[in-house]
Amino acid sequence: MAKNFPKRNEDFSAWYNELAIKADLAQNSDVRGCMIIKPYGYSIWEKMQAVLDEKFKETGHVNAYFPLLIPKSYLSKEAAHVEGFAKECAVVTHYRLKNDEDGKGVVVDPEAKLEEELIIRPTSETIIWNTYKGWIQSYRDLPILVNQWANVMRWEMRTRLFLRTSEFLWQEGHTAHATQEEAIDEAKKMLEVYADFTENYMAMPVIKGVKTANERFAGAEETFCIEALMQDGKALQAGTSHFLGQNFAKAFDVKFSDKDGQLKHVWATSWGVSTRLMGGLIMTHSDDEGLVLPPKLAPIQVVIVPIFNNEEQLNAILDKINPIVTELKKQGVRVKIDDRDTQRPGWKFAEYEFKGVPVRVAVGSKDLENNTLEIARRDEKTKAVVNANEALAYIQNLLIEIQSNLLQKAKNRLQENTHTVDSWEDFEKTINEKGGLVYAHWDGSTETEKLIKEKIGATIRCIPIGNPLQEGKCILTGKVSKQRVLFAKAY
RNA sequence: CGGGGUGUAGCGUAGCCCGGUAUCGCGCCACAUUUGGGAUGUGGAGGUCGUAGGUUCGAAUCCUGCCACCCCGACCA
Repeated sequence: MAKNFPKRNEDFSAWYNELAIKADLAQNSDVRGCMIIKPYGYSIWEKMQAVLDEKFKETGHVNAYFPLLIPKSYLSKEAAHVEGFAKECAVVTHYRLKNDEDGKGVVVDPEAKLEEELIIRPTSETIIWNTYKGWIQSYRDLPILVNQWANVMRWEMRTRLFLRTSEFLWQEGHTAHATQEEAIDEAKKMLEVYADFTENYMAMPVIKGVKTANERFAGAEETFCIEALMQDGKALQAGTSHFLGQNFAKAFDVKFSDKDGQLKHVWATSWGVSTRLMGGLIMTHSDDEGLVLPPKLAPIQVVIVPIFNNEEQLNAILDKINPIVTELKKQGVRVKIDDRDTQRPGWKFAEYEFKGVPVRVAVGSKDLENNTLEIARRDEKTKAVVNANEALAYIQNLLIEIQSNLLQKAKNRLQENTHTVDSWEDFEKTINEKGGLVYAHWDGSTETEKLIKEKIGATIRCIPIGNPLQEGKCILTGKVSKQRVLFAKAY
């Protein structure tokens, strides 16, 4: 299987795609631009969901669910928002099918046309704000801190497994606050939650920043984001958190009586991460042998492969490892024993490597004689023969070690691929030849930003939070610049 | 929506120019030998050749319509 698997640096796209399919994460579906997430891939997503959900709860949020279909009129209430999403919406126009009279099978019944079309949500701001209107009267009703786990649909022209699919799974938090400060704090807080998650669970370091006006979410006053760097030198927007100001409150007429007796519009935020994170996970750690999963998110952390010729041998091996397995499970380690006799050991080794299982334990007759286990780590592809009595502690340490090693390697790569340039020539050369993240001066205008994008395809990923102010000249126009901003080619 | 291309077994393909009932590899099934890094041998199953029509004694092959998908551009979490 792995023999025809493309190498990472030759054609990164092909490599990525093959990997996602062969590691059993997902497959393309017959439905345009939609993917099928397979059980193994979905179990990783579930793990991500569980961790994020707990973090949301810790920060005071609760879950709710809103409808998939949004009346067209809702969408048009916030001008910038429609503008941003209008071009990629799937629309429900009819509610009934019938058998075709000419025998062409099932057709849409023209009689069943909807009075008002329904939009399949590209995001839920509008329907949620239409609902919040009924929930909010007083400052005592605030804040509202609600999250929703859902699917959304954006009719993208070009799709790619996990990174950009027509339908994707995500969470979207929608909060309402009495004051501007509180809303801004909320947006920033959730950005921190995301950054903490990507670094400490996905082992994917990110740059936290603010989007330029041009890259801002449709309807937001300020968009905060986390940007990660992939192995091919392209940036990936891994999560966003928006301060929506009073835009949606005004569009949906959501007002409350404040302590001072005044009627005021509420302040809003929204924030989300999606199955795109799965794409980030794949592109951050995987190698030519397949997926590499950080232990904290791996559905299987340790796989045990017994090597046996007959049932007697298998039983002897199982007797040996069962106490260790029981103890590992008790410690909360996710262990799997693969004692199938339908596949050979070499096949299993390759298979679990492909699926990114962090630790593999092989046990055969040699080990029974010597009271040892062969323990292999996926991240460094090294093996060690360990005394069976010490295996438990060894494996526990190894899982921790792998988690931190992956983060360290990704951090090093981020650092090595971050460049600072001062001239257009350098900029062009760096973007085109090295890739990666490039700090450069920018005059602050949207026209310049667009022109740069047109010229070499790089965009401003963000203005990093805590970015030092320093006088300089815009790399393109030579006009005055207050600070360097972060450029990259992006997914 | 513009420009280009492709539809043949679960997957990847040959055959098409020059018409005669479909090739090869992977995978799948059975048996045997194997089993510490993706085994080998033998045998076997699996096909409306995208679809509808036309030309022809005969169409995967030639012609026409339709459908689907892919690539390049505009768009994008």
